[in-house]
Amino acid sequence: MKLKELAEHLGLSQTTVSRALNGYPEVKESTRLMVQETAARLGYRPNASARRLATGRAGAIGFVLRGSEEFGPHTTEFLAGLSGRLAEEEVDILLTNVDSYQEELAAYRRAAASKKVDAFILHSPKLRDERAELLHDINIPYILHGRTEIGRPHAWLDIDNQGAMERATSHLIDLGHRRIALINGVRGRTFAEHREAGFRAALAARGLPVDPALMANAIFTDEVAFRLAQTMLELKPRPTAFLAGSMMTALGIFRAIRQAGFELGKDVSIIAHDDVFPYLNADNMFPAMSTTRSSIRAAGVRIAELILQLLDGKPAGAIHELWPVDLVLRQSSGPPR
Amino acid sequence: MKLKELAEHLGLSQTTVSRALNGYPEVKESTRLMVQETAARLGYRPNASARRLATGRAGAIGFVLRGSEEFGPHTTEFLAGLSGRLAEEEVDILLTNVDSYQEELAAYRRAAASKKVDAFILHSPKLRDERAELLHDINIPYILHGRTEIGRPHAWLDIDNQGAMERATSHLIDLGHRRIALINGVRGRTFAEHREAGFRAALAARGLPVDPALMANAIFTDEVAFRLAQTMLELKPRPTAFLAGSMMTALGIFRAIRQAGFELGKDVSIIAHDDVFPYLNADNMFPAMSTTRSSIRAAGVRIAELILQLLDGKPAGAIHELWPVDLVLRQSSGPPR
DNA sequence: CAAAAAATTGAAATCGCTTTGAATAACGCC
DNA sequence: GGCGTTATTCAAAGCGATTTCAATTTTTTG
Repeated sequence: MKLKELAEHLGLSQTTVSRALNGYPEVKESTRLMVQETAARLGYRPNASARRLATGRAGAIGFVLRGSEEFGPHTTEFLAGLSGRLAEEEVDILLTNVDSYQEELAAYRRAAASKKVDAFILHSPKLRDERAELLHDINIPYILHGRTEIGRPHAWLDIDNQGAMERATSHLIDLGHRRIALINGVRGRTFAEHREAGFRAALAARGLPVDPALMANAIFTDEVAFRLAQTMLELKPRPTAFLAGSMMTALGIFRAIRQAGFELGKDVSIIAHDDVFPYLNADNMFPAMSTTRSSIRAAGVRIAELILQLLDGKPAGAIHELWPVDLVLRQSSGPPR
Repeated sequence: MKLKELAEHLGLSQTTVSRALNGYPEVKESTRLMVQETAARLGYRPNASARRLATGRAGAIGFVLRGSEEFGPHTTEFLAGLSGRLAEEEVDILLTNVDSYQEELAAYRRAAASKKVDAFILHSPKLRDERAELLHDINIPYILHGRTEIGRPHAWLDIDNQGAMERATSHLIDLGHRRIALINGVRGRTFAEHREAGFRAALAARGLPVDPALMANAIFTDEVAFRLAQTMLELKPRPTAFLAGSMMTALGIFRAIRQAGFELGKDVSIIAHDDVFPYLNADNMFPAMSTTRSSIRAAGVRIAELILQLLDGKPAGAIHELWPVDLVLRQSSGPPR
């Protein structure tokens, strides 16, 4: 069923039918209703490619994944929020997987040149993100989940990682901890750097030293965290508290603490960052986990809204939101013995 | 940069340029090279919408998520494999999120009618899957990850859930367990039903009774599993072994066992199904987890290949693969005390 | 009631590519 | 050298929508 056939069936021109379906004002109300009713009854749907070609809009936004290991729980949650909101506007998400940095830049260029997407979403940016610079140069709208410093205005949404970490660290210090370990995300990512900054700021405010042996940067898996925590627990004096970059990290630390024969929340405390995964609930861990909490899914929803605004013509420089982060104290954090 | 401009720049017709770029034989080798080199140099890429309109192929396959809670680790891993392989062929993945059953069927109809995708991938099918029937009726290619019984030939790839569960259960019985609990996936899904069948078959083969109190169906989250396991551990006599439908489920059971004061792998054994998540390694859990193992990511890769075959004209009825499942024994399973 | 204005409809151009059918160029053979 | 083949190239016709511009009808107004 194509437009032409629908028009013939209705005894109208394609022009009028197209207008009626797209809600243009210059079509009589009665015909509009008639057209819409008939189209719905016959199950007519405009051919997406034809419409895209004619309008010049792709009706899709791009999301590039760097290596499939990035396709983890964080990305998933974020995408869930994003795609839910975009679907309401009939905007598609175009997923692209790349294995190397070369490929990644090429992927942006390709998608842009072939007009497959109207805009991109960049996630986990670095402090100075080349991808953002590239998109700026080839003049394609984009929004960052996170922040970067490229000296040009751009749209972004980020959570207050620095503030969150500063509060969590201060809290541990208040409880009496003096040897606090930080198992952070990979070096170079803005969120990880911001968290480290918050960590250092809190220590500095109390005049506590920064021990490099108690700081690590790694991907967020329980396995890696397990090993790192194990090593740190063998130090003398050992850390009495851990700050974990993610819930997966926290699971690994949990395991290391137990295996070393320490009691969680008593001998060793943990505060982890919780992106609110529906299948991994901090409240239901044992012991319940103290967290800095911010729903990454909610961020996805909001970014969808912001990108729609961007495509509606709102200037990129006018789009930015910094979300505060909750500090939720539960049983995994307490005073040291 | 569009085809017309490129053609003018080259002093050739659009026809020839198009053919040269798409590798048609009726263009002189020297011109082909010249055209390809120039196109690459100028960064020309055909407009995707235009090409799709002209060829009638969408260059994308559809993947519908039922409710965002389905957007979990399993889906993620699968998609990672799928999209990696499809990207090599420049085929996109179109993700759609739906919240209700109504919406879901509508989503298939919409995507099909608007020609946004060439084929669909169905996952977690039910024993008799209406989605498959719908796609069959509207005559759109599709492949199932899993199996269903709709009385018509269709393409599928599945793992041997029944066999895996039967072996795992038999092994526990061999170790001496008599009270074995099964925390399975949601009722109605083929994979969950197959696993239950395997479980029952193993028990029946030894003449052991099936205790409904030791069987549960639920989503794969540690929280839910924790509660279910907790309840079961209060039974008298309590189960001495658990079979877990997923690693998340296993984490919840771990927690319940520890909280109840039992020792893992000694007082209570676990064998879990492991879909091989890179961030949750059975080998590195404490104690290391015994599993039935099959990489869901590898399945995604393979399904990508199968769907390409399907689009190439291979009959759906000729496409099906049943993968065997490894049984990997580690420390979480042992003889009962 | 005629003229002007507003509302409604339609024919045809357009988006950027692929592909058909025709035209031209190059080649092989006697 | 002439002619039938074969190899290359091109002009133009789609693909299925949107949109411009013009035409027609209806309504308003003097």
